[in-house]
Amino acid sequence: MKKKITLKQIARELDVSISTVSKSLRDSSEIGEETRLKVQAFAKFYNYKPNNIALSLKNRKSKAIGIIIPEIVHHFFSTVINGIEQVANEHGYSVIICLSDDSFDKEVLNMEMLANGSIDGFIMSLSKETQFKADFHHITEVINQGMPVVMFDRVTNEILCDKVIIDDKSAAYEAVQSLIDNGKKKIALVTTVDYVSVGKLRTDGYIKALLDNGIPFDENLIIKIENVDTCEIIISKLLQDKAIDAVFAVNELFAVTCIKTANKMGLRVPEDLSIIAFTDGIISKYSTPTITTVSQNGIKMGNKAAKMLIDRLESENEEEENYITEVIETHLIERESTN
Amino acid sequence: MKKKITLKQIARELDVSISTVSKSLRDSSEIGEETRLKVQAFAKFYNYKPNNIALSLKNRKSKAIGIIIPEIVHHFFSTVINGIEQVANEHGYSVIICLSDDSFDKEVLNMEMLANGSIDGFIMSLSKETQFKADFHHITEVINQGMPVVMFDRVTNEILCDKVIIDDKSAAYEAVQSLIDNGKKKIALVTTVDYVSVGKLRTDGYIKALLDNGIPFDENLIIKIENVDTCEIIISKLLQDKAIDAVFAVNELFAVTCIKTANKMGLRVPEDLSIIAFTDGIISKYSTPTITTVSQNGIKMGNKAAKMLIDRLESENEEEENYITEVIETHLIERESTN
DNA sequence: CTGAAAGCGCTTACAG
DNA sequence: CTGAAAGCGCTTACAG
Repeated sequence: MKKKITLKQIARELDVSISTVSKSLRDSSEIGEETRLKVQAFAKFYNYKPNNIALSLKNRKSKAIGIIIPEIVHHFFSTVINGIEQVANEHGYSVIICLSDDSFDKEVLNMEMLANGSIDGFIMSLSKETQFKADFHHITEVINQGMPVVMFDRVTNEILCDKVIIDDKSAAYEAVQSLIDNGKKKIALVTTVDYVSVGKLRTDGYIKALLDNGIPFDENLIIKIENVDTCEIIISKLLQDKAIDAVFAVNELFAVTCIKTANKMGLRVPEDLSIIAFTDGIISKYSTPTITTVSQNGIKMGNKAAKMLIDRLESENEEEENYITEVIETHLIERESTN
Repeated sequence: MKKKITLKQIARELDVSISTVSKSLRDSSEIGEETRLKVQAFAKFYNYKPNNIALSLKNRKSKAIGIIIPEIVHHFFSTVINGIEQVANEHGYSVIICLSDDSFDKEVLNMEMLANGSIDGFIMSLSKETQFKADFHHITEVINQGMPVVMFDRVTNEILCDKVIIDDKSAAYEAVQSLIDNGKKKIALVTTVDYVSVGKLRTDGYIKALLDNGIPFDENLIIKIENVDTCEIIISKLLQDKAIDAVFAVNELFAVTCIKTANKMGLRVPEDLSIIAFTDGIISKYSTPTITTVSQNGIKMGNKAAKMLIDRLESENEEEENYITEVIETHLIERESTN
């Protein structure tokens, strides 16, 4: 067991001062070559690595990014993390991930913990409960302390900060339009409860597409699901209406449940029922039939969010507050669930 | 913009010493009640929170756990992270996640970075490349520095440390046995290349089950896949042999690809072909047919790994090196792909 | 009851 | 060319 070596120990061994060791290792020209090389050789031999914590304290920055997301087992969020990691690592930042578990309290706790010196800035997506309560004081507070925050996907207008989103409304619009273009007359919507920001926006896009095409919009064709596990009954009730020829779902879990339910009821996808879902998930690629999706491109969102945060962290003029909202383009990936 | 307040500032405002402030906030009985309450009130008002970095440096521990995993978009790993998070948070630990991307170099880099003070201990699963090279010096080094490591899932016998695994061999054995019990005569195996430890073990279990049941073991029924994206051709070649009546796959991606390929070839699952997969993933639950799996119970693995690490971190007698390997039980979840 | 001092591991402006 | 000192934000043994 050989503990990590410190500057102090090197200094003692070599009988020089700590300052001399520090400067030598940072290749300072202040130090004579002989001393410098001697110190460097010694440090290398003992595999000296500076202590990050001491550096953080000294520099008052940690070169770490905090990520707060609702859940990690959702493929979309994993994808975003991947995107963030890529860019962060390129720029010498590490990444600390905390899960809010869609709970307001955990979100607040995690943010407070990370904000106390552990990280230089946040990338986050709001928990459901936070969106429901519409209480964002913890975020305001962090921003007021001068710590930059980038929000993605589940964002809110009530906070001024950089954001990375997709245009949920127009992406939904296009998806529904494509169904209409394919001759679908009666399109149902399977969405979340309204307080989930992206669910609401996608609903708006759905409605607008219908109206723009002169299709009467029917409340009964919209179902708002709170809990994925119990949605099968609601969906099967919806599909009783045999005239429904397409379903637009705001995520792939809803979509695949529609397919399964439809199959059980003797409906074939896509012959009797076309289905499109929002997602960047993996189920769509492997379900039978595979599902046509509006791709959210989580990698790109993550890349962009990390880039925005790091830019802000490393910009000189910290005070300029020209926050921007980056909109990542989406596109329809046509698979077997539509015809 | 009001920056975070420090002990020093409180001391100055209140015209007392930093020590007095510190002690007051920690409810030290050394301090007079009046002063103590005054300081506490002031601190509360200004929302004082101690700086984690300073505490880490002072205490020489960070109360953070480092997780190094190959990939985050695999449902199994996300599940394990979830399990780790739960226990870690309960014990006041935060979690830092780094991805090795199945690359040896990234694994080494990430470990070195985290080992320099950022975390108190590691929980990790080896990257493919690390298993292939069988180079574990970075892990040995960390352990030698006195930093505990817990490995899970993809582990190695060459490192002595705590481990959390499932009994891959016997779980595979049981799965294959259940196929045999259901009258299957010709069971194929779709596995990974051998250097992936769990792939190898599952292969061993498969072979043993066959032999124990007096079924001749046939090399041609085993395919070892390096890359999921290109496995369809290999699988379809395997399934040409119409006598094959069951497939045992070491992960769900292989399994679902088998189903799709079989369907294209006019084979029905489970009527013509039974399929069982190792996984804790989500595809199995939503594919058509749903897939019978050997559940890996990632949550439980994560829970256990975190518990073992924290126990070691907080045990007094640091030197005892009675490393243990915890074996998490698995069980077969019967779904539609078997009969 | 309060505070000065030392220390965690490092950097850097300044003195010599 | 080298080193002592101050400082990042905190804690705590010790002095008064």
